[in-house]
Amino acid sequence: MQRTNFSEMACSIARTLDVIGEPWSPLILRDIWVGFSRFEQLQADLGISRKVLTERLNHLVDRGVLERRPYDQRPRYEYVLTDRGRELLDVLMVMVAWGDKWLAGQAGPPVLYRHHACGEISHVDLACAHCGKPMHADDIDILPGPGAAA
Amino acid sequence: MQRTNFSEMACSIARTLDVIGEPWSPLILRDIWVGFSRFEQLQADLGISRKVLTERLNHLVDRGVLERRPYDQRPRYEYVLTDRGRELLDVLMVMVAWGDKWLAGQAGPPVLYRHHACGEISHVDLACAHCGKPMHADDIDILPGPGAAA
DNA sequence: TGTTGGAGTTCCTTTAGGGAACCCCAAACG
DNA sequence: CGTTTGGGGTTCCCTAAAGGAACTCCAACA
Repeated sequence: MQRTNFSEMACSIARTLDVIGEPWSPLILRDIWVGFSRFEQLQADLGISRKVLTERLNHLVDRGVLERRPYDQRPRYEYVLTDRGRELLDVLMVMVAWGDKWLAGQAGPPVLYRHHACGEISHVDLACAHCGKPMHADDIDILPGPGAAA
Repeated sequence: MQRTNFSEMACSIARTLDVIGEPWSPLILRDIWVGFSRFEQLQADLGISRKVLTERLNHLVDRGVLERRPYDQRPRYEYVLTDRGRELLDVLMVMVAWGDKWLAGQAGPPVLYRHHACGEISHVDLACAHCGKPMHADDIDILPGPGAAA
C-alpha cells in the first residue's frame, strides 16, 4: 500500500480521516448536503475528475456515509446522506466556522448560517455534551480509554 | 498544478482543506496538541516519511497554524500551535466525537476527554454561538454571505 | 434509426507519498 | 583535536494516485 492506511490506528481522528480524509471527500459531502445529489451535478459543480469522483463516491458508500439509490426506472442514481453521513456534517460546520474566522478576509464569509432556534445569523461553537458549557482543547484532560493501544 | 488548489474557492470548507486537508496534517496537529513538538518525535510517533513531514510542517507554518522556534543554542527547533492552530483543534475534537461514536466498535474509544468545567468524561457537541442551543446541519438555513462568488 | 443524457470506464500523463540513504552542524567524548 | 552522537532535515528512486480527455453503456425519446 502506498498511501498509509489510517483506519487501523487506535485514534478516532485517524479513523475519521480514513473515511473523509481523501482529497475532495468533504466537498462532496458539502455538495450533497446543499442538494447536489447526482453524479453529473457533483462533477459539474466541483470540477472534479470523473474518475476520482467515482472512487470517492464508492468509498463513501462503502463506509456507510452515503447511500446510492435509484431515482428512476432508467439506470439513474442519486447519493443521499445516511445518519452517519449527516452527523459528519458537524465536522464541516466547524471547518466553516474556522475558515470564516481566519481565511475569509475583507470579502467576508461566502455563506451565512441562520439558526432555526433563535433566528439569528450565527455559527457553531463547541460545548460539553454533558454540562453544556464551552469545551475546547484547553478545557479538557485527555485520558486513555478502553480502546487504547497496548 | 496537479492536485487541485482549494484555496481559491469561495468556500470556507475548501479553504480550510487547503490548510489541513493534505494527508497527515490533522495527525500532526494532534501530536503537537498532546505534546510531541519536535521533528524526531513526530516522525517516530507517526511513522510518517521524513520528506512528507518536512513538507507538512512547512505548509502549516506558512499558513500560520504552527510556529517553528528554536529551543536551544544548537540548531534545534520545536513546533508550537499558534492561536489559529489551537482553534483548529475544534475540528479534531469533532472528528474524535464522530469516530468514537461510529468507528470505535467493541473496544470503545481510544481516549477519553474529561471536561474541566464539570469534571465528567464527556465529548463535544455543537451549539449556536449566539443562543447556545444545539446547532446541527438540519437546524440551519444556508444563505449567501458577503463573500459569495459572483 | 438516430440522438440524447445520465452514469460511469479506460487510458495516459504528471505529481505526490513511501522509504531508505545521505548530509550538516554543534556539542560531547576519548 | 579527531570522532562520535543526535536533532533536523535533503536527495533519490519507486510506486500509487490525481487530472483530464476520450470512450462506453443503456434506456428513453424524436
